[in-house]
Amino acid sequence: MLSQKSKYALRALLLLARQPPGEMVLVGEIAEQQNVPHKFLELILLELRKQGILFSQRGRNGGYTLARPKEAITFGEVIRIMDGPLAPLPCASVAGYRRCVDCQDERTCEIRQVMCSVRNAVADVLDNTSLADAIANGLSRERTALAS
Amino acid sequence: MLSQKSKYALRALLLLARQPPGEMVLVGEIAEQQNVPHKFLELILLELRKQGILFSQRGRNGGYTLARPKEAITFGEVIRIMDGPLAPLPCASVAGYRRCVDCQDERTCEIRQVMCSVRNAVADVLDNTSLADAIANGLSRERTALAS
DNA sequence: TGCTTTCCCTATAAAGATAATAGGATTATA
DNA sequence: TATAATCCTATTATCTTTATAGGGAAAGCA
Ligand code: FES
Ligand code: FES
Repeated sequence: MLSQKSKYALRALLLLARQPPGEMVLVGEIAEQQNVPHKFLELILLELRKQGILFSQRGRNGGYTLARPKEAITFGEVIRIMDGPLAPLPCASVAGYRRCVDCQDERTCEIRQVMCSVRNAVADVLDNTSLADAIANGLSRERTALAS
Repeated sequence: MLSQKSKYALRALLLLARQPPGEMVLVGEIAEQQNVPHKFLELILLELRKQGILFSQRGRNGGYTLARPKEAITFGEVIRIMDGPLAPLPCASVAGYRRCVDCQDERTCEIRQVMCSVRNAVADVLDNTSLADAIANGLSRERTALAS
């Protein structure tokens, strides 16, 4: 389940992606336009900046802007920052792998095998969808073909 | 994220799927073999029975057994019973659709469009993987082909 | 230099979901 | 009738998510 935090983050990023490149936008403006609690959004944007998704400037004429072109920021990257690994189970995660303490043998665990498939399917969508793709009304051509 | 409840449910079902058809197994046996809290597992199996996945018998010689052939029980069905809709957002769910109160226009919402793709990708894996598929070492042939 | 605006940072509270426990009621069998 | 099992409801404990609060630090401007 996508957290509210991820949803807010994506909404903010999509708004920024629709601005002319380099244009600074205030937290307050984003919060108001997207109906997100101001202080909560601050935390979110701060984290995105620390992870290299956003660039910020303080003081007058300050604000936030994308640190990279909107084609180079994927949903997968954003959601991983906000919510952690995409995989439904830690043992099925590539980036955030953690052993299952209560499973007897990981190599033969059927649940893990299925969840690895799920994680791959999810990552295939989210890592191949950039902010630009989503704004250009969605789904890049390859994936649309695959889904049908 | 898959809940512990779903994981326990799947472990129990896979154990039952490995028995000779019709063989009754006690909650206690499952709990012990799979290292699941007994009373917690009771709740889980009870719910699976109510949803038509399991058949049970009380009293001496009682226990649980699959209510259907293991080929006819999918991961998707089980996880929906335990955790609810597969979609990462209510607005992207087919079975459990709920409107997004804080999104301005659902039809143009880019987040929703992407999450619909995710939900389809996930459902495609989970609704096409039965207990039997998983035990037969995984992934049915069609999906393996698709994933590559 | 001081004033204002803005992001930056840490801590904590409020609410909700998940995980687990408890205790007994009911049913089937021997 | 005794026993062994599922069935059912309620409650607690723990963790996660969501949000709020209050000030600190930098950038710009007069
Ligand atoms: S090894 Fe992770 S679910 Fe079995
Ligand atoms: S409509 Fe559900 S996320 Fe926008």
